[in-house]
Amino acid sequence: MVVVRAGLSPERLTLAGAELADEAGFDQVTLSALARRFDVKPASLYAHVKNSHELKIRIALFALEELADRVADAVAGRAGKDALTAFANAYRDYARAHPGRYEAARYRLDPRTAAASAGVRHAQMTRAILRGYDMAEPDQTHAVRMLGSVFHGYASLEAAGAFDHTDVAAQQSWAWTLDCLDTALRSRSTP
Amino acid sequence: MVVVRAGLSPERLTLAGAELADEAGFDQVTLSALARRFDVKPASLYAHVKNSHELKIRIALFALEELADRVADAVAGRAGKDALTAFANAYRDYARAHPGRYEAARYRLDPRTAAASAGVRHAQMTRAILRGYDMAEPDQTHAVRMLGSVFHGYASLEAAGAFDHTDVAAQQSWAWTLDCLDTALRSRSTP
DNA sequence: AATGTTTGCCTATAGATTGTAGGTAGATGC
DNA sequence: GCATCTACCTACAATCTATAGGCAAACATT
Repeated sequence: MVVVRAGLSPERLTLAGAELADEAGFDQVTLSALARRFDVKPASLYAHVKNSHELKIRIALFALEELADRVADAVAGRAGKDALTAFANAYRDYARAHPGRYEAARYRLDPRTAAASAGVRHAQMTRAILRGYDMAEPDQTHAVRMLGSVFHGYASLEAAGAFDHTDVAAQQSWAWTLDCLDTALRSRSTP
Repeated sequence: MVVVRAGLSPERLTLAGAELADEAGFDQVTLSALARRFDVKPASLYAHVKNSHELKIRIALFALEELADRVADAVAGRAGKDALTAFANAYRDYARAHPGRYEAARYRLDPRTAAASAGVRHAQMTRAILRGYDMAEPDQTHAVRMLGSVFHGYASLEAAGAFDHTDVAAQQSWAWTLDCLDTALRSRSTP
Protein backbone atom coordinates (compact mmCIF):
# COMPACT_ATOMS: atom_id res chain seq x y z
CA MET A 1 0.00 0.00 0.00
CA VAL A 2 1.46 3.29 -1.10
CA VAL A 3 1.19 5.95 1.55
CA VAL A 4 2.24 9.49 0.76
CA ARG A 5 2.57 11.56 3.87
CA ALA A 6 1.05 14.98 3.92
CA GLY A 7 4.04 16.60 5.56
CA LEU A 8 2.18 18.32 8.36
CA SER A 9 3.86 20.61 10.85
CA PRO A 10 2.72 23.41 13.16
CA GLU A 11 4.21 25.95 10.75
CA ARG A 12 2.50 24.56 7.65
CA LEU A 13 -0.79 24.30 9.51
CA THR A 14 -0.46 27.89 10.66
CA LEU A 15 0.26 29.16 7.16
CA ALA A 16 -2.53 27.09 5.63
CA GLY A 17 -4.83 28.37 8.37
CA ALA A 18 -3.88 31.94 7.51
CA GLU A 19 -4.63 31.30 3.84
CA LEU A 20 -7.93 29.71 4.73
CA ALA A 21 -8.78 32.71 6.90
CA ASP A 22 -8.11 35.09 4.00
CA GLU A 23 -10.27 33.04 1.67
CA ALA A 24 -13.20 32.16 3.91
CA GLY A 25 -12.93 34.32 7.03
CA PHE A 26 -11.17 33.66 10.32
CA ASP A 27 -14.27 32.13 11.87
CA GLN A 28 -14.26 29.48 9.15
CA VAL A 29 -10.84 28.27 10.26
CA THR A 30 -11.57 24.85 11.76
CA LEU A 31 -9.40 21.80 12.19
CA SER A 32 -11.80 19.89 9.98
CA ALA A 33 -11.51 22.40 7.14
CA LEU A 34 -7.75 22.40 7.51
CA ALA A 35 -7.66 18.59 7.45
CA ARG A 36 -9.65 18.60 4.19
CA ARG A 37 -7.10 21.00 2.74
CA PHE A 38 -4.29 18.57 3.47
CA ASP A 39 -6.44 15.56 2.52
CA VAL A 40 -5.96 14.14 5.96
CA LYS A 41 -8.26 13.12 8.81
CA PRO A 42 -9.04 15.81 11.44
CA ALA A 43 -7.60 13.72 14.25
CA SER A 44 -4.18 13.76 12.58
CA LEU A 45 -3.82 17.48 13.22
CA TYR A 46 -3.83 17.02 16.98
CA ALA A 47 -0.32 15.63 16.73
CA HIS A 48 0.86 19.07 15.59
CA VAL A 49 -1.38 21.57 17.39
CA LYS A 50 -2.91 21.08 20.81
CA ASN A 51 -6.39 22.14 19.77
CA SER A 52 -8.35 24.58 17.69
CA HIS A 53 -7.67 27.44 20.14
CA GLU A 54 -3.92 26.96 19.91
CA LEU A 55 -4.06 26.96 16.12
CA LYS A 56 -5.88 30.28 16.18
CA ILE A 57 -3.32 31.71 18.57
CA ARG A 58 -0.56 30.59 16.22
CA ILE A 59 -2.28 32.26 13.28
CA ALA A 60 -2.76 35.42 15.32
CA LEU A 61 0.91 35.54 16.29
CA PHE A 62 1.94 34.84 12.70
CA ALA A 63 -0.24 37.68 11.43
CA LEU A 64 1.03 40.12 14.05
CA GLU A 65 4.59 39.24 13.09
CA GLU A 66 3.96 39.54 9.37
CA LEU A 67 2.19 42.85 9.79
CA ALA A 68 4.96 44.21 12.01
CA ASP A 69 7.53 43.18 9.39
CA ARG A 70 5.67 45.00 6.64
CA VAL A 71 5.27 48.12 8.72
CA ALA A 72 8.93 48.05 9.78
CA ASP A 73 9.96 47.72 6.13
CA ALA A 74 7.74 50.60 5.10
CA VAL A 75 8.86 52.93 7.86
CA ALA A 76 12.59 52.24 7.52
CA GLY A 77 14.52 55.42 6.74
CA ARG A 78 11.53 57.71 6.99
CA ALA A 79 10.53 60.35 9.52
CA GLY A 80 7.78 62.82 10.28
CA LYS A 81 4.68 62.76 8.11
CA ASP A 82 6.47 60.57 5.63
CA ALA A 83 6.90 57.88 8.27
CA LEU A 84 3.34 58.31 9.51
CA THR A 85 1.96 57.81 6.02
CA ALA A 86 4.18 54.83 5.32
CA PHE A 87 3.15 53.18 8.59
CA ALA A 88 -0.52 53.82 8.01
CA ASN A 89 -0.49 52.63 4.40
CA ALA A 90 1.41 49.45 5.22
CA TYR A 91 -1.11 48.76 7.96
CA ARG A 92 -4.18 49.38 5.82
CA ASP A 93 -2.73 47.56 2.81
CA TYR A 94 -2.13 44.49 4.92
CA ALA A 95 -5.68 44.52 6.24
CA ARG A 96 -7.01 44.79 2.70
CA ALA A 97 -4.76 42.15 1.20
CA HIS A 98 -5.20 39.71 4.08
CA PRO A 99 -8.56 40.30 5.74
CA GLY A 100 -8.56 36.93 7.47
CA ARG A 101 -5.07 37.35 8.87
CA TYR A 102 -5.91 40.86 9.98
CA GLU A 103 -8.95 39.53 11.79
CA ALA A 104 -6.74 36.85 13.31
CA ALA A 105 -4.37 39.53 14.60
CA ARG A 106 -7.30 40.76 16.72
CA TYR A 107 -7.77 37.34 18.32
CA ARG A 108 -7.83 37.74 22.08
CA LEU A 109 -4.48 36.67 23.53
CA ASP A 110 -3.81 36.15 27.21
CA PRO A 111 -1.56 38.85 28.72
CA ARG A 112 1.60 36.71 28.81
CA THR A 113 1.28 35.65 25.18
CA ALA A 114 0.46 39.19 24.11
CA ALA A 115 3.50 40.53 25.92
CA ALA A 116 5.72 38.10 24.00
CA SER A 117 4.05 38.80 20.65
CA ALA A 118 4.88 41.19 17.84
CA GLY A 119 2.16 43.41 19.25
CA VAL A 120 4.92 44.93 21.33
CA ARG A 121 6.80 45.87 18.15
CA HIS A 122 3.68 47.60 16.86
CA ALA A 123 3.58 49.81 19.93
CA GLN A 124 7.31 50.52 19.68
CA MET A 125 7.07 51.46 16.02
CA THR A 126 4.16 53.77 16.72
CA ARG A 127 6.23 55.46 19.41
CA ALA A 128 9.08 55.75 16.91
CA ILE A 129 6.77 57.59 14.51
CA LEU A 130 6.02 60.08 17.25
CA ARG A 131 9.68 60.94 17.67
CA GLY A 132 9.16 63.10 14.61
CA TYR A 133 6.60 65.10 16.55
CA ASP A 134 8.57 65.78 19.77
CA MET A 135 5.95 64.61 22.17
CA ALA A 136 6.47 64.17 25.92
CA GLU A 137 4.71 61.70 28.21
CA PRO A 138 1.87 61.16 28.84
CA ASP A 139 0.91 62.83 25.58
CA GLN A 140 2.98 60.30 23.68
CA THR A 141 0.94 57.44 25.10
CA HIS A 142 -2.27 59.28 24.30
CA ALA A 143 -1.07 59.76 20.73
CA VAL A 144 -0.05 56.10 20.39
CA ARG A 145 -3.54 55.08 21.44
CA MET A 146 -5.20 57.56 19.12
CA LEU A 147 -3.16 56.48 16.12
CA GLY A 148 -3.77 52.82 16.89
CA SER A 149 -7.48 53.51 17.15
CA VAL A 150 -7.65 55.34 13.83
CA PHE A 151 -5.62 52.74 11.95
CA HIS A 152 -7.48 49.78 13.39
CA GLY A 153 -10.85 51.48 13.25
CA TYR A 154 -10.46 52.50 9.62
CA ALA A 155 -9.21 49.08 8.53
CA SER A 156 -11.96 47.37 10.47
CA LEU A 157 -14.80 49.55 9.18
CA GLU A 158 -13.51 49.41 5.62
CA ALA A 159 -13.30 45.62 5.77
CA ALA A 160 -16.86 45.50 7.11
CA GLY A 161 -18.02 47.46 4.08
CA ALA A 162 -19.04 50.47 6.17
CA PHE A 163 -17.67 52.85 3.54
CA ASP A 164 -19.36 51.21 0.56
CA HIS A 165 -22.61 53.14 0.71
CA THR A 166 -21.24 56.61 0.20
CA ASP A 167 -19.87 57.63 -3.15
CA VAL A 168 -16.55 58.95 -1.92
CA ALA A 169 -13.47 56.81 -2.47
CA ALA A 170 -12.16 55.26 0.73
CA GLN A 171 -8.69 56.20 -0.45
CA GLN A 172 -9.56 59.90 -0.43
CA SER A 173 -10.88 59.78 3.12
CA TRP A 174 -7.78 57.88 4.17
CA ALA A 175 -5.44 60.52 2.77
CA TRP A 176 -7.55 63.27 4.36
CA THR A 177 -7.47 61.47 7.71
CA LEU A 178 -3.70 61.08 7.65
CA ASP A 179 -3.32 64.72 6.79
CA CYS A 180 -5.60 65.61 9.65
CA LEU A 181 -3.63 63.42 12.08
CA ASP A 182 -0.34 64.94 10.99
CA THR A 183 -1.64 68.45 11.59
CA ALA A 184 -3.12 67.49 14.94
CA LEU A 185 0.09 65.84 16.12
CA ARG A 186 2.25 68.75 15.00
CA SER A 187 0.03 71.21 16.85
CA ARG A 188 0.50 69.05 19.97
CA SER A 189 4.25 68.75 19.75
CA THR A 190 6.37 70.25 22.53
CA PRO A 191 9.67 71.29 20.97
CA MET B 1 -48.47 16.08 33.45
CA VAL B 2 -47.89 19.69 34.35
CA VAL B 3 -46.20 21.63 31.59
CA VAL B 4 -45.10 25.19 32.20
CA ARG B 5 -44.34 26.95 28.95
CA ALA B 6 -41.16 28.93 28.70
CA GLY B 7 -42.79 31.81 26.85
CA LEU B 8 -40.34 31.99 23.98
CA SER B 9 -40.53 34.65 21.31
CA PRO B 10 -38.06 36.17 18.85
CA GLU B 11 -37.82 39.28 21.04
CA ARG B 12 -37.13 37.40 24.26
CA LEU B 13 -34.58 35.21 22.50
CA THR B 14 -32.86 38.28 21.10
CA LEU B 15 -32.68 39.99 24.49
CA ALA B 16 -31.49 36.82 26.21
CA GLY B 17 -28.93 36.39 23.46
CA ALA B 18 -27.70 39.94 24.03
CA GLU B 19 -27.36 39.27 27.76
CA LEU B 20 -25.53 36.03 27.05
CA ALA B 21 -23.20 37.88 24.70
CA ASP B 22 -22.34 40.41 27.40
CA GLU B 23 -21.67 37.69 29.92
CA ALA B 24 -19.77 35.17 27.83
CA GLY B 25 -18.86 36.87 24.54
CA PHE B 26 -20.74 37.08 21.27
CA ASP B 27 -19.07 33.97 19.91
CA GLN B 28 -20.52 31.99 22.80
CA VAL B 29 -24.05 32.84 21.72
CA THR B 30 -25.37 29.49 20.47
CA LEU B 31 -28.89 28.17 20.21
CA SER B 32 -27.89 25.39 22.59
CA ALA B 33 -26.68 27.83 25.23
CA LEU B 34 -29.82 29.90 24.80
CA ALA B 35 -32.01 26.79 25.11
CA ARG B 36 -30.29 25.92 28.40
CA ARG B 37 -31.03 29.44 29.62
CA PHE B 38 -34.74 28.93 29.00
CA ASP B 39 -34.60 25.31 30.20
CA VAL B 40 -35.87 24.15 26.85
CA LYS B 41 -34.58 21.84 24.14
CA PRO B 42 -32.51 23.46 21.34
CA ALA B 43 -34.93 22.33 18.64
CA SER B 44 -37.71 24.36 20.24
CA LEU B 45 -35.96 27.59 19.34
CA TYR B 46 -36.28 26.95 15.62
CA ALA B 47 -39.98 27.77 15.88
CA HIS B 48 -39.02 31.36 16.77
CA VAL B 49 -35.81 32.05 14.86
CA LYS B 50 -34.86 30.55 11.52
CA ASN B 51 -31.38 29.56 12.56
CA SER B 52 -28.33 30.63 14.50
CA HIS B 53 -27.35 33.21 11.86
CA GLU B 54 -30.74 34.92 12.02
CA LEU B 55 -30.53 35.11 15.80
CA LYS B 56 -27.15 36.83 15.55
CA ILE B 57 -28.52 39.28 13.01
CA ARG B 58 -31.40 40.07 15.37
CA ILE B 59 -28.96 40.68 18.23
CA ALA B 60 -26.82 42.88 15.98
CA LEU B 61 -29.82 44.98 14.91
CA PHE B 62 -30.98 45.23 18.52
CA ALA B 63 -27.55 46.43 19.65
CA LEU B 64 -27.28 48.97 16.82
CA GLU B 65 -30.70 50.33 17.76
CA GLU B 66 -29.92 50.49 21.46
CA LEU B 67 -26.59 52.18 20.84
CA ALA B 68 -28.16 54.71 18.46
CA ASP B 69 -30.80 55.49 21.09
CA ARG B 70 -28.19 56.16 23.75
CA VAL B 71 -26.15 58.34 21.44
CA ALA B 72 -29.23 60.27 20.33
CA ASP B 73 -30.17 60.84 23.96
CA ALA B 74 -26.69 62.03 24.84
CA VAL B 75 -26.37 64.37 21.88
CA ALA B 76 -29.82 65.95 22.18
CA GLY B 77 -29.62 69.68 22.70
CA ARG B 78 -25.86 69.87 22.34
CA ALA B 79 -23.63 71.30 19.65
CA GLY B 80 -19.97 71.70 18.77
CA LYS B 81 -17.38 70.07 21.00
CA ASP B 82 -20.04 69.47 23.60
CA ALA B 83 -21.96 67.31 21.15
CA LEU B 84 -18.81 65.56 19.96
CA THR B 85 -17.87 64.63 23.51
CA ALA B 86 -21.38 63.49 24.38
CA PHE B 87 -21.53 61.31 21.25
CA ALA B 88 -18.13 59.80 21.87
CA ASN B 89 -18.75 59.11 25.55
CA ALA B 90 -22.12 57.51 24.93
CA TYR B 91 -20.50 55.31 22.31
CA ARG B 92 -17.57 54.25 24.47
CA ASP B 93 -19.72 53.80 27.57
CA TYR B 94 -22.00 51.45 25.67
CA ALA B 95 -19.08 49.38 24.44
CA ARG B 96 -17.73 49.11 27.99
CA ALA B 97 -21.07 48.34 29.60
CA HIS B 98 -22.14 45.86 26.91
CA PRO B 99 -19.07 44.33 25.29
CA GLY B 100 -21.01 41.44 23.83
CA ARG B 101 -23.69 43.64 22.31
CA TYR B 102 -21.04 45.98 20.98
CA GLU B 103 -19.32 43.04 19.34
CA ALA B 104 -22.69 41.96 17.97
CA ALA B 105 -23.16 45.41 16.44
CA ARG B 106 -20.08 44.61 14.30
CA TYR B 107 -21.65 41.42 12.97
CA ARG B 108 -21.46 41.44 9.20
CA LEU B 109 -24.86 42.35 7.73
CA ASP B 110 -25.78 42.04 4.08
CA PRO B 111 -26.16 45.43 2.34
CA ARG B 112 -29.98 45.44 2.34
CA THR B 113 -30.23 44.62 6.04
CA ALA B 114 -27.53 47.14 6.86
CA ALA B 115 -29.35 49.84 4.90
CA ALA B 116 -32.49 49.22 6.95
CA SER B 117 -30.65 49.11 10.27
CA ALA B 118 -29.95 51.75 12.88
CA GLY B 119 -26.46 51.92 11.37
CA VAL B 120 -27.93 54.59 9.13
CA ARG B 121 -28.88 56.65 12.20
CA HIS B 122 -25.31 56.41 13.42
CA ALA B 123 -24.06 57.94 10.20
CA GLN B 124 -26.73 60.65 10.31
CA MET B 125 -25.90 61.56 13.89
CA THR B 126 -22.23 61.77 13.09
CA ARG B 127 -23.05 64.14 10.24
CA ALA B 128 -25.18 66.16 12.67
CA ILE B 129 -22.18 66.56 14.96
CA LEU B 130 -20.21 67.97 12.08
CA ARG B 131 -22.76 70.72 11.50
CA GLY B 132 -21.05 72.43 14.39
CA TYR B 133 -17.85 72.50 12.38
CA ASP B 134 -19.15 73.93 9.10
CA MET B 135 -17.71 71.32 6.83
CA ALA B 136 -18.46 70.96 3.11
CA GLU B 137 -18.44 67.76 1.05
CA PRO B 138 -16.45 65.68 0.51
CA ASP B 139 -14.65 66.74 3.68
CA GLN B 140 -17.73 65.97 5.70
CA THR B 141 -17.69 62.36 4.54
CA HIS B 142 -13.98 62.15 5.27
CA ALA B 143 -14.62 63.46 8.76
CA VAL B 144 -17.52 61.05 9.34
CA ARG B 145 -15.24 58.17 8.46
CA MET B 146 -12.40 59.44 10.64
CA LEU B 147 -14.65 59.94 13.65
CA GLY B 148 -16.22 56.52 13.16
CA SER B 149 -12.76 54.97 12.95
CA VAL B 150 -11.53 56.61 16.12
CA PHE B 151 -14.63 55.76 18.14
CA HIS B 152 -14.79 52.19 16.96
CA GLY B 153 -11.04 51.69 17.07
CA TYR B 154 -10.71 53.02 20.60
CA ALA B 155 -13.65 50.98 21.91
CA SER B 156 -12.38 47.89 20.16
CA LEU B 157 -8.77 48.18 21.35
CA GLU B 158 -9.84 49.06 24.87
CA ALA B 159 -12.15 46.04 25.02
CA ALA B 160 -9.31 43.85 23.76
CA GLY B 161 -7.18 45.01 26.65
CA ALA B 162 -4.70 46.77 24.38
CA PHE B 163 -4.42 49.71 26.80
CA ASP B 164 -3.88 47.62 29.93
CA HIS B 165 -0.12 47.35 29.68
CA THR B 166 0.73 51.02 29.91
CA ASP B 167 0.26 52.87 33.15
CA VAL B 168 -1.78 55.74 31.74
CA ALA B 169 -5.52 55.75 32.39
CA ALA B 170 -7.55 54.98 29.28
CA GLN B 171 -9.88 57.80 30.32
CA GLN B 172 -7.06 60.34 30.05
CA SER B 173 -6.13 59.25 26.54
CA TRP B 174 -9.77 59.34 25.56
CA ALA B 175 -10.18 62.94 26.72
CA TRP B 176 -6.94 63.89 24.99
CA THR B 177 -8.07 62.22 21.78
CA LEU B 178 -11.43 64.02 21.78
CA ASP B 179 -9.66 67.30 22.37
CA CYS B 180 -7.35 66.54 19.50
CA LEU B 181 -10.24 65.67 17.19
CA ASP B 182 -12.09 68.86 18.09
CA THR B 183 -9.06 70.96 17.26
CA ALA B 184 -8.45 69.10 14.03
CA LEU B 185 -12.04 69.45 12.89
CA ARG B 186 -12.16 73.16 13.75
CA SER B 187 -9.00 73.78 11.78
CA ARG B 188 -10.65 72.06 8.80
CA SER B 189 -13.93 73.95 9.00
CA THR B 190 -14.88 76.18 6.08
CA PRO B 191 -16.89 79.08 7.52
C1' DA C 1 21.40 -5.72 6.37
C1' DA C 2 18.77 -6.71 10.58
C1' DT C 3 16.72 -4.75 14.45
C1' DG C 4 14.46 -1.51 17.51
C1' DT C 5 12.49 3.01 18.03
C1' DT C 6 10.17 6.97 16.63
C1' DT C 7 7.16 9.47 13.60
C1' DG C 8 3.01 10.34 11.07
C1' DC C 9 -1.24 9.39 10.04
C1' DC C 10 -4.90 6.08 10.68
C1' DT C 11 -9.57 4.11 12.85
C1' DA C 12 -12.77 4.21 16.46
C1' DT C 13 -15.29 6.65 19.55
C1' DA C 14 -17.64 10.31 22.30
C1' DG C 15 -19.62 14.88 23.22
C1' DA C 16 -21.44 19.38 21.55
C1' DT C 17 -23.88 22.24 18.21
C1' DT C 18 -26.81 22.90 14.21
C1' DG C 19 -30.70 21.74 11.76
C1' DT C 20 -34.96 18.90 9.98
C1' DA C 21 -39.09 16.05 10.56
C1' DG C 22 -42.75 14.68 12.81
C1' DG C 23 -45.53 14.03 17.27
C1' DT C 24 -48.39 15.51 21.30
C1' DA C 25 -50.56 18.14 25.00
C1' DG C 26 -52.54 22.31 26.24
C1' DA C 27 -54.66 26.70 24.66
C1' DT C 28 -57.83 28.83 21.61
C1' DG C 29 -61.91 29.50 18.65
C1' DC C 30 -66.50 28.41 17.03
C1' DG D 1 -67.74 19.72 22.53
C1' DC D 2 -64.92 19.52 18.80
C1' DA D 3 -61.40 21.07 15.59
C1' DT D 4 -57.48 23.65 15.09
C1' DC D 5 -53.42 25.99 16.43
C1' DT D 6 -49.45 26.82 19.31
C1' DA D 7 -45.53 25.60 21.79
C1' DC D 8 -42.65 22.49 22.93
C1' DC D 9 -41.27 17.69 22.58
C1' DT D 10 -38.49 13.30 20.73
C1' DA D 11 -35.76 11.36 17.21
C1' DC D 12 -32.37 11.68 14.03
C1' DA D 13 -28.47 13.23 10.87
C1' DA D 14 -24.47 16.09 9.90
C1' DT D 15 -20.39 18.61 11.32
C1' DC D 16 -16.72 19.90 14.47
C1' DT D 17 -13.78 19.08 18.46
C1' DA D 18 -11.18 16.00 21.08
C1' DT D 19 -9.08 11.52 23.03
C1' DA D 20 -7.21 6.79 22.76
C1' DG D 21 -4.97 3.45 20.67
C1' DG D 22 -3.05 1.04 16.27
C1' DC D 23 0.05 0.27 12.42
C1' DA D 24 3.27 1.03 8.80
C1' DA D 25 6.91 3.89 7.07
C1' DA D 26 11.06 6.32 8.26
C1' DC D 27 15.06 6.52 10.89
C1' DA D 28 18.89 5.19 13.99
C1' DT D 29 21.98 1.76 15.69
C1' DT D 30 24.94 -1.87 15.25
